[in-house]
Amino acid sequence: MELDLTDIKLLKLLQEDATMSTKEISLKLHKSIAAVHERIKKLKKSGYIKKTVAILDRQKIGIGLISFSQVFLKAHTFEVLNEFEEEVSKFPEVMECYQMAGSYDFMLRIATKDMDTYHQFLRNKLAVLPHVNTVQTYFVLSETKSETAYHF
Amino acid sequence: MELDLTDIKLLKLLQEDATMSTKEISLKLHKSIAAVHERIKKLKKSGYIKKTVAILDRQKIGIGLISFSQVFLKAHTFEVLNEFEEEVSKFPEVMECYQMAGSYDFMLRIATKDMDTYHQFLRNKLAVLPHVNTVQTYFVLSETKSETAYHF
DNA sequence: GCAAAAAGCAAGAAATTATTCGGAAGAATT
DNA sequence: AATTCTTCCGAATAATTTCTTGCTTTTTGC
Repeated sequence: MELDLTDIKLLKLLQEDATMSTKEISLKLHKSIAAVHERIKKLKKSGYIKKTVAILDRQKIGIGLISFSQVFLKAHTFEVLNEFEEEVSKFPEVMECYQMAGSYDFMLRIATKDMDTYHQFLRNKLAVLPHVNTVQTYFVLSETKSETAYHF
Repeated sequence: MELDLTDIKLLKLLQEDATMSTKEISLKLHKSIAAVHERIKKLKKSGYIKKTVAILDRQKIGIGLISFSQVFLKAHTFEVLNEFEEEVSKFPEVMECYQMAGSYDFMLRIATKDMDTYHQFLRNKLAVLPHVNTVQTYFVLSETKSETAYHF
């Protein structure tokens, strides 16, 4: 499936605010309500729109600490990488997990209540995973920008 | 404003899927439609729900490269930090910007079409910002997990 | 170059959902 | 005990979504 200019505009709008009604969007895009509706349906079905979610204020819900952890593994075979990915993904504290090119193996973004909770997570969950060699953690002092919308 | 158990369940549901109708939610939470509606309204008004957005498939929309850049500044005065934050936040390629504790100053998550686009961004936009001393970039090979929902 | 097929769109009808309102029940405060 | 405050509910209605139909435009094959 190929996107035309209207699809792109539509995706960009929904990326910023998914609460807009089909009617509002139809006015902005100069299309009919039915046309917009069909396009959205198609974009969801074809996987361009993966999901629509509410973004919460993390401080307010008690997530006070964000940290980035660089994880080095002891080995780099297919099985080791796969097992680590599988296990680390199960932790609710791990918001993001990336395999990296360069000097370390994985980068994790970890969200916890506070430093103490992070400490428990590191000692009892992350560090005890098999194949983990070392973990280097950097803590976030302040969040300047945090976007979910891509510019394309 | 304090959250009760129903609020927390509600937020957790909306974090995973914000397309659910008030009726569906009311069935899951064993409350009336009106009660759920009022709670959502209140949670939005009080800022617990910051926004609701569509999450797109980044590969499909042509965002092929994610990278993390660690930025070191030349100075660390209030003005320098502020100016850097302000300028770097304007770049659409910068999805996230965090001031860090530890050995580097800022951590950026950068989304671009490909390596060439990243290169242009680095040379023409990021590296030429005033006060930037060095930039160290790590590229993402694969995305194992990417969540927007906090577990609280 | 023309006809058939396909895709896209607007308008309206039907189904569903969001929103508002009055009032009841319970908890907290005085 | 009275009062205020909050939360909740059901019902009414306002609005929106969703689907259908028919028309127009574009594409494809001959």
